[in-house]
Amino acid sequence: MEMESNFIKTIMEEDLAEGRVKEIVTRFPPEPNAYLHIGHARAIITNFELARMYGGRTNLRFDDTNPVKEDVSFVNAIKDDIQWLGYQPAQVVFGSDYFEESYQLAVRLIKKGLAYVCDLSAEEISHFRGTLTEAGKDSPYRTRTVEENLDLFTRMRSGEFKDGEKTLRAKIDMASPNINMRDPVIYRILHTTHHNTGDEWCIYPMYDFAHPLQDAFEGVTHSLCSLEYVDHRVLYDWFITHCETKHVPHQYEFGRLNITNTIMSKRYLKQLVDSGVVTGYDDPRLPTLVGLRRRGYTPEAIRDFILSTGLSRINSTVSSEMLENSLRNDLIGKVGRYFAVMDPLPVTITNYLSDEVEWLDVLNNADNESLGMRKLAFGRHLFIERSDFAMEKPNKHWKRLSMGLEVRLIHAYFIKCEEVVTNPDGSIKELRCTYDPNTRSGSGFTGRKPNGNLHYVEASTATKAQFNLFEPLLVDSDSDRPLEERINPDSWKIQMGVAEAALAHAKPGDKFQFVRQGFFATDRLSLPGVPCFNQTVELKSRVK
RNA sequence: UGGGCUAUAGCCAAGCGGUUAAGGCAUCGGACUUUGACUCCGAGAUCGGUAGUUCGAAUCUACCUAGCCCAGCCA
Repeated sequence: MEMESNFIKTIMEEDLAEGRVKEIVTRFPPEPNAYLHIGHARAIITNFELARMYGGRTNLRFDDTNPVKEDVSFVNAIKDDIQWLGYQPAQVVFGSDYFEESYQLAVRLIKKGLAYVCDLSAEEISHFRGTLTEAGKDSPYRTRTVEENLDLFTRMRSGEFKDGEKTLRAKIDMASPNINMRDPVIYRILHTTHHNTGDEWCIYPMYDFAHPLQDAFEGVTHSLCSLEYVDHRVLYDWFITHCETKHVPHQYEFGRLNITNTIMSKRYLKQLVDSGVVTGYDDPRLPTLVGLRRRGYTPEAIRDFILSTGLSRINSTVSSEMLENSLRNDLIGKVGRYFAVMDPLPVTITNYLSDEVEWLDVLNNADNESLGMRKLAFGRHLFIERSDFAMEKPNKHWKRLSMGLEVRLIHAYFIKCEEVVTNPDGSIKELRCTYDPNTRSGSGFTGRKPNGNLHYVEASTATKAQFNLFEPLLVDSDSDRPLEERINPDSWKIQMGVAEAALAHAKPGDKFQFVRQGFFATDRLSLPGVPCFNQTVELKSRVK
């Protein structure tokens, strides 16, 4: 699938056609202070796909201008995620690589009389800024001379002042209706060790100042960001203009992506992990890239989903069914179809006299023969799904087993239920069935139509297995309610069952379709001999 | 009268003055089926509202309404 038409694509094509840019250069600029989630995947995919489409390039740039919040551990995690998604940055850079250049441009601003050192405290700056409806007031330090500002800024850099004692501010317009233009702080003092530059610096540039310059240094042509930066665009352009960068990048904003019943906020994700509601950032119920990966999602499915939801200047909330649809579409032809019984009901085939099992040759995926074949056991003692049997046919749509009815065990034989053995409490203990040797799959038998097709597992060759069954972590999408009230208590259910022999040694990450149940991925905590499968997504079902 | 952004079907989203207003998801019919899966057929909107401009408007203009964002030395 290719990216469909959207406003940014249109802008790029026009820029190229009219010669405003020679090539498309984009960047993905995460702050290394959190794990990436599917919302970030949209930014990654959008930036990389757009550049690729026009033969351009995309940089990965860690936006690390705030040492108190950032950490190297996230740098590696983010690199891994991007690689997993299948993208290769043209360059991997850090905002901190440009600290010296940014500093020099701040000096240029001071020399042009467009920046000044301010002694106001954070609280005072806030008061002087005014409100949404009232203009702000000029700082008393706004009129310092260029010489004085240069001297003070140099001393800020050399560490002469304490945190918060002074800031460097752009001199723009304290009465601007756009609050971002009311003399924004562009450098603050932070005596903190930076993960990349160590103790070399004690002043750090603010995002609004650093980001446009970084874009300019890298030759970024289209700097994409989310809608909340719309109001910052004039500031972005102001810095580019007044710092006189050689290259002139432009900022374009698009809406954020939300998914129903899904937590995307950094804060809530952290809250869930810290409170132990989930097991960690790679919990399979989380929309983090590591979580989705563990759950069994594929990069192809995520890419397809992002591309199919499009891009616009609206913050959208897409139905999670759309994501699941992309997932199934990708997995369906790609993984083998195996048998697993989650809630086993013993079945004895009374007319199968041998104690030996027979091994049937079956195609792993009838729609994709390149996935090969395997052996599937059939014998006297089997398990079927408890929910696939009812004493009496409950309705005319029932396509499973009942007393006296005949069904096909897929890949094997027709069986007919002759007798039900019950426990003293009335629950069903075992089914006694007969099979018809003439109905073997592949034999060409067309004499009768079975009442349905069931999966099964042969008992003596089965492996025990754990199935992790998931439901959405949240019960609703009403973000106004407190998070604690929205947690779904049944979001992770553990089910012990059986699986066919071929699954006994599934390796972590291996993906399967369990016929009639859904797609599953072997968990990283899976044990040899007792595999553990994460439910990736259910099959779509329509019971009429 | 702070400023900015947005408004096309239940959810996304094409459309850029002349089209029966793409497509996907979801939903509902039906066919097919050794997965109640897949696949295949069929079904839905006059474009937030009003008034204009025009031979012609979802596309242009004005006004209105609704929603979202902005007062970090966060990004």
